Amino acid sequence: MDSDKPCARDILLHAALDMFGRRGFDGASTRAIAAAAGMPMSQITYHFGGKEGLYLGCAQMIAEAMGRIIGSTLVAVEAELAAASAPPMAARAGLRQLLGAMAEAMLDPETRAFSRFMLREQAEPTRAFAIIYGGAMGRVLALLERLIVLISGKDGIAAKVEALALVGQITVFRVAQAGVLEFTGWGGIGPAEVAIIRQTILGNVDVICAALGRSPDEGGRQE
Amino acid sequence: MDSDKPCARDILLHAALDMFGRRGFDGASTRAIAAAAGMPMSQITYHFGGKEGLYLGCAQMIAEAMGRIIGSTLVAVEAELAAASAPPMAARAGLRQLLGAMAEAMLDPETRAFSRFMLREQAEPTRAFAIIYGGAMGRVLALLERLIVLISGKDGIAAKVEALALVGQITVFRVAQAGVLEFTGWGGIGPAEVAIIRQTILGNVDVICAALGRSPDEGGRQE
DNA sequence: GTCTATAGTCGGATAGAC
DNA sequence: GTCTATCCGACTATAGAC
Repeated sequence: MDSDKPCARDILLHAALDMFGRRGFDGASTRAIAAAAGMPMSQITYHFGGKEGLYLGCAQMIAEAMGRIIGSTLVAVEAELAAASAPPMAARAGLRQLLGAMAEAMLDPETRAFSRFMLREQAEPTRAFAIIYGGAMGRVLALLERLIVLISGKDGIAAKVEALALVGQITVFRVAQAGVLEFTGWGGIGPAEVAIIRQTILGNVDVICAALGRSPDEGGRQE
Repeated sequence: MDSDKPCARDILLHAALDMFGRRGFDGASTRAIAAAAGMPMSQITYHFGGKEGLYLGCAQMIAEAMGRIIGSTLVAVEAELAAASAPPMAARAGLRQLLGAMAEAMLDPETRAFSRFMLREQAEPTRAFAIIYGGAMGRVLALLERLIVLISGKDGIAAKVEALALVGQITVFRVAQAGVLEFTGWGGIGPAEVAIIRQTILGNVDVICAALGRSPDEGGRQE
């Protein structure tokens, strides 16, 4: 919000993000955060006014970082969409591009800490959730919806649900991490694993898109 | 594990599951849990030996309850599969049946508390995770994998990743609840919402299955 | 700006009456 | 088995030296 010096403030934010993500707001003590940052606890009071200010600062940091990570893809897809002569075709390419970028964002070690923090906010939202959602998250979902509407002609709510289902195919690998590793036998999720995930999901997206395109007003069938 | 009387032990477990799910292990105080259960804190010591024992008791409770909720569908699908003359066809029906049951499990208010608890264990597993995974979760994933292998002929790891992606389409509506409600404008996820979710997901499953069946050795294509 | 020292609160565990 | 009373440690916040 102010300057961009490699300040003690930033060290504190990084340590806090990690601790809050791992242990939650109550579980992470200001003492432990300050110790991890290599400075006394009172620095938190000085820079953020208290524990809650530090927490909200983390949310702000996540919103900004997510914008940096996915923002370029976001504007690229939006631009291609605006310039396209055949929007449905461009939308399919855009959908692949956007979901592929989201899958690859899992490789960024920074985003692991984000996930943990955001997950807690999803389950029990505080003021921090609005900060995060108001950043890149809301924009990604809105663009996904727009793409799906263009591809399928589904109405608003159906397109939204479809968008969330697609996102779920990716996020599950972050969110259910312990289960994923146990089930697959993987030691972690690195480039090789993301390649498999990406290929599987984009394959699914392709066939879903094809089916959506074929039957514009009714994507599924009932039991 | 022992008897099934409507004991104070069970009241304590229910209150604890809710508190631990909402606030996490550190955030939930034994005082608050005991107060919600309407009994003094020392009852926790008496019945569970301490806070950690109570926490593990919750995990045990979740594993048993999940077995009760999804177990019948699990054995039904397994039985139909064993008796089927055309396994790939039976597998497709079984996949629809299993995922449909999982989607509808979201309607059970009890499972909301489970989700919150399990989510924390997924992000930062403790000994409780093994208890939960060793229950219904592992069996569901194993069956999903088997079904997908039958349908697609994919090899082990590809089938596992596909299974997880399918599960993700459902779980995202629980896990990213705050984002889902904000994005859709829903006030909550009730029967009407689950019907939409279920229809969308089963529609996706159908087209994915059809595509998997057509190209047994290669489900996706690369960028 | 950065640190140390301290105040005040709340947590989990336990002892012991009933 | 169930309750009350108490101990001790850990926490956040703050005052004030440098």
